[in-house]
Amino acid sequence: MADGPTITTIAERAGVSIASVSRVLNGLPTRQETVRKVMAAADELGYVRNAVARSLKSRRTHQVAFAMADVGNPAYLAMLRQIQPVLKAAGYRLVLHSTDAVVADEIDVLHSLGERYVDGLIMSPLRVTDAHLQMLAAARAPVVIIGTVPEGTPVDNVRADSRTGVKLAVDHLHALGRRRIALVNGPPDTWPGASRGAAYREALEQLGLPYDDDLVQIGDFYRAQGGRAVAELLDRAPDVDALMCANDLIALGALDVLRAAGRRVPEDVAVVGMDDTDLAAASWPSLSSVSLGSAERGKAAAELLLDRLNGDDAAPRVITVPPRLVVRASTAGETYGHEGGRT
Amino acid sequence: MADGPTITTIAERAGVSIASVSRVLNGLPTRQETVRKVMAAADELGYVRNAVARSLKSRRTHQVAFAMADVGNPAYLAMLRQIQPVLKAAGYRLVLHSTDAVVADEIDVLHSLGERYVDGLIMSPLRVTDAHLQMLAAARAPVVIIGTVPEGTPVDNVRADSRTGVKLAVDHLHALGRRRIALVNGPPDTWPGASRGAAYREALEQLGLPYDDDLVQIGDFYRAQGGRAVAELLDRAPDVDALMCANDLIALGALDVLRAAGRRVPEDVAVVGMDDTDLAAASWPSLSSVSLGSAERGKAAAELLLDRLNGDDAAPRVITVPPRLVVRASTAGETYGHEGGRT
DNA sequence: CGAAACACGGTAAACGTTTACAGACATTTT
DNA sequence: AAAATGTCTGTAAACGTTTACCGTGTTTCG
Repeated sequence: MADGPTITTIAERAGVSIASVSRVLNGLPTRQETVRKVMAAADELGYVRNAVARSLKSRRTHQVAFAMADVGNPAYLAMLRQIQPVLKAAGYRLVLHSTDAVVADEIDVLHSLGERYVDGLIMSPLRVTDAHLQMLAAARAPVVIIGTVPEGTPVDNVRADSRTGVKLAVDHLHALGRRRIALVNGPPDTWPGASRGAAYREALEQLGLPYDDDLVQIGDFYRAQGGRAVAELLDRAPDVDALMCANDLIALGALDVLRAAGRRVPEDVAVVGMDDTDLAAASWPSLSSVSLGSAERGKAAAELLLDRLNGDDAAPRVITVPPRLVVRASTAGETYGHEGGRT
Repeated sequence: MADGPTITTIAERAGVSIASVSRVLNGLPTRQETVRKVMAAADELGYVRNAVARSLKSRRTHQVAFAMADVGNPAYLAMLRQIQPVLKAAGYRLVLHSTDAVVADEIDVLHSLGERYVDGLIMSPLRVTDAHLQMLAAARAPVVIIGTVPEGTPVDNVRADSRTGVKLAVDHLHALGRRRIALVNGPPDTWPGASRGAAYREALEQLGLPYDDDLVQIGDFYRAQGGRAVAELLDRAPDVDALMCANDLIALGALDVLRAAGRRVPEDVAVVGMDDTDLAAASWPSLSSVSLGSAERGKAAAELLLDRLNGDDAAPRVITVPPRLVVRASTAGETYGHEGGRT
């Protein structure tokens, strides 16, 4: 790990000035002979450009940060998987921040943009507070938010459409003849929780179904809690014939509990999840799920940010990615295999 | 996004020299009055230290890179999830590289250490080639490899123990009375593929079971291919009564195909996966799986690297993480729910 | 053949920090 | 009262690049 060669070392060895070395290395027009000498010296010394010095002078780090709550969450993971290759192709490295949905951590990340260790930031906050908005207004580098920010916030914004997503699912269940459609939601003080709750209510209304408090159960966004929530729900409203779950993990919990309670899926109770994660296809019965386009949102965010990094300074843009219902065995029933291993 | 304040700006405003500003900002002993003036100026200006300039001078970036084949792979994800918080707690940022298991990309990453944009690297290569070893020998920053490198390679090394892992699984299947135990493996030219193949053979031998070529099927490490492999296997060896799958995705494919073929799991065919990913618990029937301790390996690697960054220059270390068999419905049978929704 | 145009490469400043060194002043010691 | 000590702060160099500017030597043209 001895100190590596610098352009000064090369300059001495090649018998030219550091300016010439730099020019050659950057492909600026230079006499053939000089190019040859410099290249030879660089090769012999195993020279590699120092990215830090380069960044200092050029004011470009070729790094972009992505900040989300938790890599373990498949929705964020899907974003990450799209963001990474887009950035890589454009020559940017990816700095990953996991904030555990702690607001202070997110604010920290925004603040740290001032350190200028990245050229831009993609952030997917669970909820957007006033502190967020303040920091966003003063951000020292371009930011793209995956989520929803108020009109007038000076950042690009890639949105999911939970409302339509929930409607797709509820309409689907209704079309299957279900009339006692329950909602198993996450905390209503998160953005997803709130919007999905409202969308459920709206969807019922449009279908002319009554809204029944007994059919709404709140837990968190995880499997065990989801299961517990469904257990309570079954107690309170035993005639439920469909579950709209606010994410796939909750739905998985629901499947566990329904199975234990002897309810058949989908014959007795149809189940729809949300986010269309890998788990949905892996579960048994496989889970119908509403994709909110995490992957597409990640890709769109990365592309928006790249535009900004290339100097685009048009007004902030808003992109909304349409949801998609993926029908599988937990609502369709008649497709391959729901009879299980009993042929 | 106007040019932010620098220590020069602060120095002017506070009426002191930049050296004093730097000293105050770094908490070096300074007169109270000066501290006050500098702090006031810094606050008013909303000053944030420039990380790039800092790194250039101090030769420390406080960044660490993690390079693996694919974030989508749950095993790597488990590592990442452990690595991230350890680094964060130590004040390091995480730069993520996804190499798609392309050797040239991995070499690139090693080469790029010369750019000095990170202080160290954790890498989990699918296979270790001569090119890797050369680069490792000349690496310009501390490297920890998650995987297996030959004796004498000058890097720390965190290993899984596939051999014991496979043995655990095969022994388990044998103890359940299975005698026609097949292996569904990935490509034998990858390290996992090769070692799991060898370990399977060895485990059979120790149990006094014959090795039967018909019982070994090779695909890749993904679900669809895994399914296809199992279909072929069932054709060739219809009397198979247990499947040892080289990872969970293959095992999921196996479950699909077994179900379609009308074989009951685990009554007719027991199935064991490997890596113990989230999918194993989510599938139906839930999947017994051998954990190779991805999470533990990630954590160990991060800690090893931090030691190096703190100046530890002892001889290269090797840590081996023991595997663990997690028994679920796909081999245990009698536990909750394997009767499916038929109560 | 002298001037103008040009190609090339060297000198030096800049990016924003940290830090060795020395100077200025106040305080203590002899 | 002079010398010695100590505390604080300013000057300047350094980290490794990029790049504006200028000088030199060659070519081209009137």
